[in-house]
Amino acid sequence: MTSRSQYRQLADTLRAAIVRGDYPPGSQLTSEPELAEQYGVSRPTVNRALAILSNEGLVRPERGRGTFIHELPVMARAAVQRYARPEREADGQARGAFDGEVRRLGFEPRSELIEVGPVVAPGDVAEALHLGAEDVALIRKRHMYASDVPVQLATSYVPWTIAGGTRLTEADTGPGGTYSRLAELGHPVARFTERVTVRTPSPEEEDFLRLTEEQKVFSIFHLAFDQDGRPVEVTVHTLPTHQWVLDYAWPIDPS
Amino acid sequence: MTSRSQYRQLADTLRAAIVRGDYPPGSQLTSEPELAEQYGVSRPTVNRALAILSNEGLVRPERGRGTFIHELPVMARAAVQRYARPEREADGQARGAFDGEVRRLGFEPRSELIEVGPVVAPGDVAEALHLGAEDVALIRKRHMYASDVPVQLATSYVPWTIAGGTRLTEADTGPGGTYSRLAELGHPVARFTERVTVRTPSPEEEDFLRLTEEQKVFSIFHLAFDQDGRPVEVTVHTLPTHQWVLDYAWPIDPS
DNA sequence: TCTTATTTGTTCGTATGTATT
DNA sequence: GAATACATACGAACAAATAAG
Repeated sequence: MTSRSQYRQLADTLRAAIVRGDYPPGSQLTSEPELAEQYGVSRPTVNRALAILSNEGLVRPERGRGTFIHELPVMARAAVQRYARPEREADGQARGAFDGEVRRLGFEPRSELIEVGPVVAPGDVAEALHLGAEDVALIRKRHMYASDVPVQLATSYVPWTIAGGTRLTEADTGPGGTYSRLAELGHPVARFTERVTVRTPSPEEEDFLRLTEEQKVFSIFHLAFDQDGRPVEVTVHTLPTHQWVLDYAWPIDPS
Repeated sequence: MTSRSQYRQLADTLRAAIVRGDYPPGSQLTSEPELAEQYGVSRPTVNRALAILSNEGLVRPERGRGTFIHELPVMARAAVQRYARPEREADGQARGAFDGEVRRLGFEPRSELIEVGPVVAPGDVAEALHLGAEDVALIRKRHMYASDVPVQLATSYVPWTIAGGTRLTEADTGPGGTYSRLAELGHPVARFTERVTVRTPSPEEEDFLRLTEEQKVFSIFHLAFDQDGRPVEVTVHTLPTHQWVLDYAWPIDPS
């Protein structure tokens, strides 16, 4: 192919160099003007090549500073195991599942509770939880980090008729987390569904996850049903696609 | 807010117009030179704006012809139900699951068997199926369409020690498809795992799915285990992220 | 605090290439 | 072959963010 564009060729070259390890993770890439001269192309062409690598999550350009090699490897989210009881109760905290996922890779997990309290849930959440236009839900919004790098955003909703006045409205939900409290409240969770989509991040997600508008995120709409088949909890997870893989497992004919 | 770039603003404007329905699905968008004049920007800026919408899967630029509004809505892949027996045996064909997914939206499903026969499986497949470097697997590679629009690529592998000399090596695997044959061969499937990743398409996938290099695809690594816990089948699905959502469902503590 | 140099982000005008009609 | 349409590239310039003095 004579006609692979220059910016793609340059992107390929630089990608190979990064993967090969010529630039260690976290280090600074050669500046755009220098690359332009080295490879005999114009600066906009270099910029376009770097935009590709940026969208792939391989580098992080920062205006005024330079372009840096992204450091975090890919993490795996095990959708099924993470909701099993042993995993949740591992260290007496609700964040057991995320902790394991991150620690397994040698990083230090951290969660911040950003918001907790009664709210009117967004349309799709309200619909899933069978909430009317007036009904209120408990929101629990968390920011999650791996070694201080933001990696995930999770927002949970529980109908206020269930959660109101319980420990679910407190910062620390106690051993086993939300699902253990729901069980104590007469709503033991029996079944989950998840819907996975890929989309561009919202401005808020861009900001927290340090993404550009061209990068993509997984949006996971997680719904829990109790033994009576009543939907009792929704969590919306947002994860950069270049940072995560999703694992699922199930028996045939689960019925 | 003074500084949202022109190409992003234009992309926002055009996206809104398309979503609003100003341009019907399949219709041709105003040409780049005309848009440049209408909005008082240069042609490269228009081109950059359209690149965004192209990556989002909203439009399809075709060199020499024009830019067209993409027509297919989003399809849902129900990972759990699609492997349940009733779904598979619905019309006596192995492609029952995909058929249902597509027909449900009012489109006409079609599958083409591209390749079938013994091959040396790729590394990750061989590892999952516990195949040695010399071992051979049956490959079944399909192209899938919805109303003649390519929407999915699926490649299955079964160890040749299981599949060799059976109906699995024929074009038509018979009622109930691969899993029914595996059951008859003494390998009834008991459990599935799937690993979902998002990546840029390979050149072959670009070509078949009509994608650009910047667009993204789901890559689903699907693995089936028989009752003895032996891995008996791998299917790698490739789906454009803008065309599909993935649904999962499972009971708590599936043991 | 102010200034200046450096670095990335964006835009234009212009030109050329390639594919389609 | 000619006209049209999208794809790519260059050089120049300015904007915005950062760092260093």
